[in-house]
Amino acid sequence: MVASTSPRRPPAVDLSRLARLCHAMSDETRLGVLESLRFGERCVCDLQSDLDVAQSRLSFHLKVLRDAGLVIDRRDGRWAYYALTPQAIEELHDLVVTLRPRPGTLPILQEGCCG
Amino acid sequence: MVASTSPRRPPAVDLSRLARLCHAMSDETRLGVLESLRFGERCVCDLQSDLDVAQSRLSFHLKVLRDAGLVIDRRDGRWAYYALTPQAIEELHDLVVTLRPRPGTLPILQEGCCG
DNA sequence: TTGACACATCAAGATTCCTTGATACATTAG
DNA sequence: CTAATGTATCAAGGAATCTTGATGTGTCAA
Repeated sequence: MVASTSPRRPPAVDLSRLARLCHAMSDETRLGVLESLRFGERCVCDLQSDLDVAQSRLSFHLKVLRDAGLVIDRRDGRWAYYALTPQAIEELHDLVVTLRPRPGTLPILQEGCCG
Repeated sequence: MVASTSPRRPPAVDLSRLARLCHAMSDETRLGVLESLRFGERCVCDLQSDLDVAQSRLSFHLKVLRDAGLVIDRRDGRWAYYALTPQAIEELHDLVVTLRPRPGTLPILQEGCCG
């Protein structure tokens, strides 16, 4: 048995991972992509007409989403298909849940400050 | 009774609101603040020592969080206390849930593309 | 009243991010 | 083989964001 490292509090969030995910989701174009992908895979040319954005711009944002692990791509001939990475959305969901204030603990007001 | 506007799909996400929230959460310092506030209100000076950041930097990030509606502040004498805005975290939670792929719809692969 | 303190705001520079247009690459059609 | 197509990448400029140090403002203590 290993000595526990003072588990007084619930597990800390991986802030840098969360920051990364949130950054990837902090742009409307990218969120539009994610929304388009909710119902399944789409090819880039479809996304392009869904969102009405220039090709190189879309490609740029797809890369950001890919790098954050929010989407995966698949090649088929000259087309590229993108799909949500379900785990990443779940991961984000879990992280947000972790940040959620726990019932009962929120309204604690400090009486004094700094000692 | 008003004509419904083709409700074939679940309600769309408010992308600009979500982008705003995500942007506010896309920085590690700000996430650190949110994490510190999970268990209740804290004054700025406490946050400063929690996070070990310069005062003006903390103040900048608190403003970003305030502007996004993620935290509220309260003044008492020369101290300022910050607390999470529970609704905002819930809002974020809801938006993320909305983006979550629905069971069964995800693995749809396109057979062809662009017609 | 004066000085110390807590915090916010500002200005300037550094950095990161986004957009656009050009170009490169692979694949398919002719 | 050649031309057209779908997509990625690159370079350059502009915009947004972050950091730092200085200054401003309100509040409390002496």
